[in-house]
Amino acid sequence: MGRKIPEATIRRLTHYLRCIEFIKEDGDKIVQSRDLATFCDISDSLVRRDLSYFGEFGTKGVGYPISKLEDHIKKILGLDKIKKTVLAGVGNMGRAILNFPFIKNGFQIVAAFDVKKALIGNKINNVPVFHIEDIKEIIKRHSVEIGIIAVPQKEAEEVANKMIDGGIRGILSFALLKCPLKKKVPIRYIEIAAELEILSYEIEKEG
Amino acid sequence: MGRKIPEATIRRLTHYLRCIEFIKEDGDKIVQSRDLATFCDISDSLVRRDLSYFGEFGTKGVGYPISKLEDHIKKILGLDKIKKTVLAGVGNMGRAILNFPFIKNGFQIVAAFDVKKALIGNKINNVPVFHIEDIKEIIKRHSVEIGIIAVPQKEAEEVANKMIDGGIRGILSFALLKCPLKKKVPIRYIEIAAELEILSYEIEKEG
DNA sequence: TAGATTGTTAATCGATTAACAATC
DNA sequence: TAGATTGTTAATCGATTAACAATC
Repeated sequence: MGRKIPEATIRRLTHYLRCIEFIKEDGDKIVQSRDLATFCDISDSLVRRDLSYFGEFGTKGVGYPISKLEDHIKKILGLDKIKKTVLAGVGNMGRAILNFPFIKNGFQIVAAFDVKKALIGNKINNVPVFHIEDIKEIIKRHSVEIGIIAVPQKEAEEVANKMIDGGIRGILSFALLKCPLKKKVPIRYIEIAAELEILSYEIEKEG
Repeated sequence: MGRKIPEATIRRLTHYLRCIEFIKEDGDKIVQSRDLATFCDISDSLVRRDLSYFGEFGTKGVGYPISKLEDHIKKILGLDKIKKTVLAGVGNMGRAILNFPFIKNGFQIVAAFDVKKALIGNKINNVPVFHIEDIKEIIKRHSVEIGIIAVPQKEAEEVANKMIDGGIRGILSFALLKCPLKKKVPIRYIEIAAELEILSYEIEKEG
């Protein structure tokens, strides 16, 4: 129960959740470290190590009660309360985001933003689209915690700073934010090109 | 110059490429490990360590010649030759993929696939759309190396196996492929929900 | 040459694994 | 109880860092 928790552990917690979602469909009540390990293609002792950072959730000789484990992992990840989210950029990627059922994961997209007049005032998958100029005020008014950036590269940094002005607490971005931002908040990236490049390396390596 | 190269090193090579793309605009001819380190927010010795796995590209007392370094990194990643790519799934995510300029990264999308009659026969961003039933044959005919899966979860595994039947060498998937596939090929995932969940954890941690 | 940065080694740090006592 | 799996510790493994010799 040390204090510093590896990021790899946090990522695996999300994979354990995915596993739990699948096996809940089978109606099972218990899951064992070996089940989670097989699903994630890792060792069972790593599963137990990961979970033990946060407490004792299992029963010796039996396993982990599924719904209790699920609740605990969600609590650890802060998913026990719905997180209000906004989306900047209503292009194809933005539309894809709006049509994913992220609410199942605990993320409610309360508003989307763009600069295109034709989009503003519409609703997409029940999410209203506003002009990007309003983003700061709407983040403030609704206490939005997470901002997703799906605008073109050259607008991304300005949008990030507008989100930060509004008091956003974390950013998920499809575009690289290379300048120093007004305030330090957690930022994560979706790097599709990088993943393709790593895949290319792995293919070449295989010969 | 050991043999086992950390995946983290490979990922950072892609970040070095991004850095090089930016600084090439400034017309510089030399980049130093410190420049790359600052861009990537890591230590300069890690940059040199990463590069030294693959040879000696720099000049002591001076730095790395930018275009030589770029060529070497691209070669390492297998990006010196254009990689033919197909896309399965022409929904919003698929369209977003088709409209990204991945050709700049060395990936040429030669065909897209879907099951919707209305889409088949069209071109999107100059990429022809075929019925998913044709994917195996087209992968074979064009020696396509990479497949991108952007279809709904429940169709993803079938599509993956069709790609493998065609002889695909690597897969980038937006959907989780949990079953054992017909043949082992490198698979990478874009996990948007997981990234949001990790972000949630980081936000909660900050208090 | 003097000043600089690379390439590399050894030391450090951190994450995973193996093993097993605890216990249901 | 006997059989099983968890939780945890110590050992191992691997990646990062600091430092500096090499050298442009």
